[in-house]
Amino acid sequence: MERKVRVRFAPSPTGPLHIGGVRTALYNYLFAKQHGGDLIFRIEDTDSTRFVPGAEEYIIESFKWLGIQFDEGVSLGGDYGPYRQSERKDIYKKYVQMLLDNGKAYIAFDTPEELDAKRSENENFQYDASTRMQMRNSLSMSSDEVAALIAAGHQYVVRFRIDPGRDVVVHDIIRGDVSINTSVLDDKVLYKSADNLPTYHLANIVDDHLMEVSHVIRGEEWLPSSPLHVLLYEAFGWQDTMPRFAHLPLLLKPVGNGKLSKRDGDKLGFPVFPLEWHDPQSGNVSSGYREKGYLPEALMNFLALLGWNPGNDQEVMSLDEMVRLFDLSKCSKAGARFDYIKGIWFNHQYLLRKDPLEWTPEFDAILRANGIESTPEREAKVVGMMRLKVIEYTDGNNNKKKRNISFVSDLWPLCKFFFVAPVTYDKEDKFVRKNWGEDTPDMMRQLAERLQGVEDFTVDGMKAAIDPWAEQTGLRPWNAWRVALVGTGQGPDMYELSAFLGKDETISRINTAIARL
RNA sequence: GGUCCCUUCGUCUAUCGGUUAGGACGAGAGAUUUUCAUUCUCUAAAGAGCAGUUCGAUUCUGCUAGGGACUACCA
Repeated sequence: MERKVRVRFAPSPTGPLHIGGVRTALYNYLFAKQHGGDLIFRIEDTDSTRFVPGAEEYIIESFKWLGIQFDEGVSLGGDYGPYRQSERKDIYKKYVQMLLDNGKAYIAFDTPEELDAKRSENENFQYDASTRMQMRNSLSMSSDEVAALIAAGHQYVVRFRIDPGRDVVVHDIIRGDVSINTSVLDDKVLYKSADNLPTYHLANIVDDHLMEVSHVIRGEEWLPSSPLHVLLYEAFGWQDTMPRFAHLPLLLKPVGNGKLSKRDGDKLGFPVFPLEWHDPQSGNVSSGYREKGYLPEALMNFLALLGWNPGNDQEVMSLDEMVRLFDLSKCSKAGARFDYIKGIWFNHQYLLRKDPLEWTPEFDAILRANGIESTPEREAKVVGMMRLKVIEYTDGNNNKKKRNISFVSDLWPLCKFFFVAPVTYDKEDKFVRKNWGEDTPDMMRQLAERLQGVEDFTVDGMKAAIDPWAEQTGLRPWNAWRVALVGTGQGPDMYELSAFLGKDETISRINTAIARL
C-alpha cells in the first residue's frame, strides 16, 4: 500500500526562478530526502509563447548553487523521461484521445475572438454545462458537422466535460478536506489549438501519473484548480494512484498587499531571484542572492522557516537537520510575509559559524577591487587577518544604526586598516577627539621610541616593554595608539594589531599621526 | 462579482480546552570589552470582532470583518 515517495519540482522556463519557487523546491527536496524518495526535475514548457531562452539553464544553475540535488529529470535523465513536456507531445495526444473516446472530453471550435466576445457581453460567462450547448462543439453539433469542420481544417480545442452538481473533495495534507461543487467549475481547455500542445492541467496529470508521483507539493495558487485535477484522475480511472496534495502558503510582500512578485525585489531592496538574471529581451538586470553575497545554506534555512518550523525554538539548522525535522503537516496555512531583514540575520549567523579561512577567496576579490596587489605577502596577510578573527571586530556604531557583519563585503570598511594606513584623520570623530589631546603627541613619541627598542616585536615582547612603562608613568597610550594605527575606534587589541603590522609600519603610522593630527 | 483558502506581538511563529500565551527578527535599555564589534542581560510588544458549545476557550462551531489566491487556447 505504501508507495515509494516520488515528488517533483516542475517550473516553466518563462524566466528566472522566483524565490517562492525555490522554497517549493526546497520543501519537495526535504520531503523526498526524509522518506528516501526521489526528487524529479520536470520542465513544463507547454506555453510556447512564453518560452524564454536561457531560463532552463538558469534554473539548473540555481539549484546547483543552492545545493538542491535532483534525482532524475531534465539534464539528469531517468527511467521516466523525457522530462521536458514539449518532448512528450505524442504521449499527451494519446491520453486526450482516451478522454475523447470515453466521452469525458469534447471538441470545441469556438475561437478565442468568439469567446472574448461572449465574455464582453456577459462578464460572468463561463464555458460549462449551462452554456456549452449554445457553443460550437462536438456536443452541440452533429458528428457529421464536426467531421466536416475538421476536414475543412478548422482549428479546435479539446475541453474537459464537467458534470455539474457534485461536490469534489480534495484531501490536502496541510489544509484538510477542501470541497468544491463542480457547478462552479468550467470546461477547461485540455488541448490548445494554437500550439498543438496540452495545457498545464492535462500535461500535469498525465506526467504525474506516468512518473509515479506520490505527492504533489506546490504553491497555494493551485488550490482552486486541484478539484479539476482530481476530476481528471477520475476521468482517466487513476484515482487509486492519485498523488496526495499539499498546498503551501504563499510568500507575501514584506510591506503592502499581495504576494511577492518578481518586480518587488529590487524596488524594496532585496533580490527575488537566487542568481542574477540578465533578461535577454529587455536587457534588464535583476539582482540575485548569490551575487549579493548570501550563503546558500543561509538562504535555504531562512526560506525553510517561512511557512514551516520544527515545533520548537530551533532556528539555525543545516539542510540535513531540516531533512530530519521536516513535517508537511506542521506547515502553516497562512501566507508569510517575506521578512528579508531576517534573511540577512541568517546570513550573519552562517558567516559567523564559518571558519574565516573559508571566505578567503571572496575576500581576496574585495582586496583586488580595492587596489591591493596580489602578492604572496598579501595572501599571508589575509590569512593572518582571518586568524585574528576579524569577524569579531565588526563595525557597528555607525552613528546610531547598529550593523553586524552579514556579508563578507561588509568586512572591508571594518578591517581595511590591516592593509592600508589611515590617510586622513577625522578630527570630528568622537573617538579621535576624545583620545588625542595636547599632550598626546609627546606620549606617542615616547611610545614610538619604546617600540623601536623592542627586539621581539610580538604581543608578549611589546607587553614586556610597554606595560611597565605605562604603569610607572601613569600614561594610557592605547586609545591614541589606536587612533594612529586605525584612524578611529575600531579593531583588535593594540599589541595584536601592531604585531600584525610589523615594527616599521607601526612606527611609521604613529609618526604620521603625530605629524598630521 | 463568483469560488476557495486564511487570521496569535510590527514580522516569522510555538501552543494540539486549563500556560504569568513561549522563542526568534526588528526596536529600546544596560552589562562586558583599554576602542568598535562580538557576547550576555533586561524591557516594550499579540490571540480581529461578536455569538455559541463547555466547569473552562487563543485552541471547537457559526456569523461578521479583514487578508490572500483563483476565475485564459498562462503556468
